[in-house]
Amino acid sequence: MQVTLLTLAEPNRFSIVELLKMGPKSVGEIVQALGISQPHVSRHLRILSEAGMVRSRSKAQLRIYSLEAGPFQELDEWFDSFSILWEERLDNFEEYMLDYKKKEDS
Amino acid sequence: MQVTLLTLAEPNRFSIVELLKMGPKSVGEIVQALGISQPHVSRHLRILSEAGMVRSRSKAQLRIYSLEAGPFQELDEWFDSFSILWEERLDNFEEYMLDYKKKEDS
DNA sequence: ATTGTATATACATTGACATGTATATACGTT
DNA sequence: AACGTATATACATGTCAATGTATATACAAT
Repeated sequence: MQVTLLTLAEPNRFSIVELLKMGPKSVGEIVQALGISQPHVSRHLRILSEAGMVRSRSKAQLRIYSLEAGPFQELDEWFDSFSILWEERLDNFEEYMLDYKKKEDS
Repeated sequence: MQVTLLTLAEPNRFSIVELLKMGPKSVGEIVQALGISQPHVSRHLRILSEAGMVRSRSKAQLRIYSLEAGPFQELDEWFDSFSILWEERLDNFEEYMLDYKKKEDS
């Protein structure tokens, strides 16, 4: 999870991921779409690959990259667990002060 | 969104966030729970604060930090948009090859 | 075999950021 | 006012990772 976050935090890789969300793309297509140098795209793809976020398949000299579900699903679930934040009714600060008072009393 | 990811990518801040998910905490409580030096906790909290991910309220000398929903909700929605990855039936690679063939023909 | 196209790797340089440590500020208590 | 506790800031240092650039590999076509 840590690795996935770190990998996504880099803006170019974020862009690559958003592009691949549309569907698989070859390296050249990514280079053209994003205007990043080819070596850098390859390097970012390598990092994404090592993070398990993409896979590549060969078609002649082309390498077609596509997203892998796993890490995204994992983070999706993690962020879901924060939904208490915007669904919770009782203000957390009030709750904290209640606990605080309790400790003072004891 | 970029900022939120970058902020979360740092392991100590990730830990702080997980801790605050349990409820508001003072700086001292965070220091004790995570075993990070106080200046570093304060600094990480500052970064989290600037990212809009936490807010603090004062109780005497204490600063009580709590999570702010916004950025988490935003990322939750973003990751939701990837659910096509694990719900999609048609293999994306096949799809790509179909498009590829189409371009060759034209 | 030679050439062209597509992609990957290697390496040096730079910049950003986490960490360690010292110190400042804020507030309460006596 | 003086001291203790809680928290924030400042600054120097080291590390890691992104970038620029050159080059290597893989495959296809002629």
